[in-house]
Amino acid sequence: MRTPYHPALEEITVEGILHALSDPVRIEIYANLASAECAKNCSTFLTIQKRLLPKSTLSQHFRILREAGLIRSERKGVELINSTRCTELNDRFGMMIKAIIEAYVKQQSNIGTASP
Amino acid sequence: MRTPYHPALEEITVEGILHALSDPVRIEIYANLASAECAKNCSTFLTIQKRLLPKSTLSQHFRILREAGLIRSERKGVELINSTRCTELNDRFGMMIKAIIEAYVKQQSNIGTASP
DNA sequence: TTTATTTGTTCAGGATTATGGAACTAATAA
DNA sequence: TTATTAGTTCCATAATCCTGAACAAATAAA
Repeated sequence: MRTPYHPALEEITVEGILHALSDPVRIEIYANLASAECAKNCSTFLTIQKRLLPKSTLSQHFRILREAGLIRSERKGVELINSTRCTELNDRFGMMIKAIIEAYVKQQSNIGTASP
Repeated sequence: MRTPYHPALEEITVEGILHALSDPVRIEIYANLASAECAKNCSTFLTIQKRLLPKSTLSQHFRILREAGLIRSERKGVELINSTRCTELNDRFGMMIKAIIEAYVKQQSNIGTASP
């Protein structure tokens, strides 16, 4: 298990990011990661454990997030420590990612709140 | 050829929008539509003509944009007039779509500008 | 050291989705 | 009518996605 591939900032594209976040599982993972980082002073992690999905599936989802440039995965013992690359990304993509996650969080908080 | 289906605002999701815009052809179409509207005082169109892709493919792309809630298509004679639903969408999704298109336009303007 | 456990990746298949040519529909023009 | 123009639908192929099974790598236990 070698260090996984991370694209350079110049290789990251808007389309790649949108594709990565267009999956319900992946945007949920990314939003959790982002909020965990906010809560924990920017050093955070999230492993594949406590899984509701098969681990091969989750492994693929993490790989797609990583190859889209959204997260960084570093090995620590047997685990992978995942964190967002939001600082770099905000530099390149402005408000985009923040706006996406805000809209997503708002949408999720409104579930079940619809009028009858 | 009946009036195509347009989802209600409540049916539109962040994931659906991201999926629709994660395709290079579709984000290009949407960005063109949005900029045409800006240039033309908010009444605009874009047909499938002058196509670089097969029309069946483009028809599918327009359908996906429409069903994601991003555009509205109205029949005028033999043509479809397409426009963005940005006013409604900004209400619901805040800066998200604007930020995506800004990042995309910036990215496209930087193509070929990379250092050697 | 071995052996077991834990974490994650890779592979292979079946399922799903995307692409685009051909045939079709609908509105207008000749 | 008959043509022309604009899009849609259908279908076969291609590409992608999902996941169980087998695998690899690091640690813990014997």
